[in-house]
Amino acid sequence: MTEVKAPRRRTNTRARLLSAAVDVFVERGARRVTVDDLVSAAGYTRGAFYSNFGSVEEVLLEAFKEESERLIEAVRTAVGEHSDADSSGSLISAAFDAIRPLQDHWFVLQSEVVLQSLRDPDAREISSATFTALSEQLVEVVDLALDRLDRTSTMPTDLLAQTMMGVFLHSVTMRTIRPDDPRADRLLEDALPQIIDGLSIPRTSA
Amino acid sequence: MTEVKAPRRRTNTRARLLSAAVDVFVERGARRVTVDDLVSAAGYTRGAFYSNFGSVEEVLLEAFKEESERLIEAVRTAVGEHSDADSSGSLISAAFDAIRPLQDHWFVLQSEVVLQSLRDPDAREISSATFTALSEQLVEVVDLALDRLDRTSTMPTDLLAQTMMGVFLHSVTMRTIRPDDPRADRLLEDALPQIIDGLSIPRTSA
DNA sequence: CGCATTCAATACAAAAGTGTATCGTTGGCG
DNA sequence: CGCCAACGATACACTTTTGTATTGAATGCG
Repeated sequence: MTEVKAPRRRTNTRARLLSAAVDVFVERGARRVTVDDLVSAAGYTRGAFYSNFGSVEEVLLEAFKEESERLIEAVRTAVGEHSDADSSGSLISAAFDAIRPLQDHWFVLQSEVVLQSLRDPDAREISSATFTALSEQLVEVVDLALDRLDRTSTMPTDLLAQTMMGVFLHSVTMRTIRPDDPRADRLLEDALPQIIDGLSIPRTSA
Repeated sequence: MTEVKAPRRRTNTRARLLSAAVDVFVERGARRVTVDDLVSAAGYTRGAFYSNFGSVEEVLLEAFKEESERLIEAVRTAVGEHSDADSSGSLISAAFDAIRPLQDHWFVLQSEVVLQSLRDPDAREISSATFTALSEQLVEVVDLALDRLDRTSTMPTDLLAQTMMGVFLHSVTMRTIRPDDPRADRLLEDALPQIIDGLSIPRTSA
């Protein structure tokens, strides 16, 4: 996309900084992350940071963009490759199994980015693009999933997609607060399939 | 509750600090809020702060607790007093109208608290109590709402309540990122009534 | 093969924030 | 009415973090 400039660069410092940044943001709850935290996690010193980025915020927004792309890609392939696509539950389980390794990281970055965007118009502009791309691709995936289930949504697909996203986010939130509360999992495993069944109808019976 | 100690105190410094703190957290996106920010917003100096609180975190958790109580109370009275309780849409609209003035503040505090709890076990313990109380009261309100609608949930009420909470949260998130995107509102006004209708059945027809 | 340029390390000056120590003031209570 | 304990203001020492300036090293290119 915007990677027109990536000239020689000893190895790929920028990429390694970004990759390490994700972990740092998660570990520290994405608050009070300093430049030193980022560079020492990646094995560099502050000089490397300032020759690649302008601020910690910039790294956060970039890291969120990358993680979002990774997340949606995981969902897409999980839905696309799932063979036993008879029940909503089975397909949803497969999808959420696929993103489980990514979801906590993504959730933290997402939360921080939203908060950041709340008071910084520049951040909002940048993150808005990421969120828009994510929404659009999510709609595509939901469409694909409905295809495979032979069902049709009774509301616009984008609303169904957003509904699922909301339930998913709240489930991760609950697990963050109370890791032992089983409701977080039941929300995904029990409630979500019911929601989809309730908001869509079989195609073949039409 | 835990307000056993509130001896003489010139006026009620603690309360005024807390009240001002909510606005400060929201304005600054609840990041990088300093002690000076808090006291100057409330018209005090740092001395007043440290004789009432131990840290900014403590204020955040306390403020979130208060705002949560305010929020659930607003929903409860809105659902309880709503007279024209025939359709899901009408009742839901009334409920969300009631919390509209509170939702943005509450959302910011909630997000920050979740993030805080992610890496600070003490914070998690405290916020966990607030979230538990909120969940329980929300279930009561949803039960009340179903009563008034003469419907019965097809899944455990607590799951329905969490589902609604997730959709609500995601709607606020979307409005934060893209204030002009109409989907945030459609999620509440269109999708949510459909979800409820899809996940509950009329009582009288049983 | 050497040159020019870019990248990353290091050192540093400045800013911002924290927590504490001290002191004057206030208001409840005998 | 006066005492004293709690309250809040002020000042300060200390820590953390930032951004920049400078320097040494490595790499693509002629």
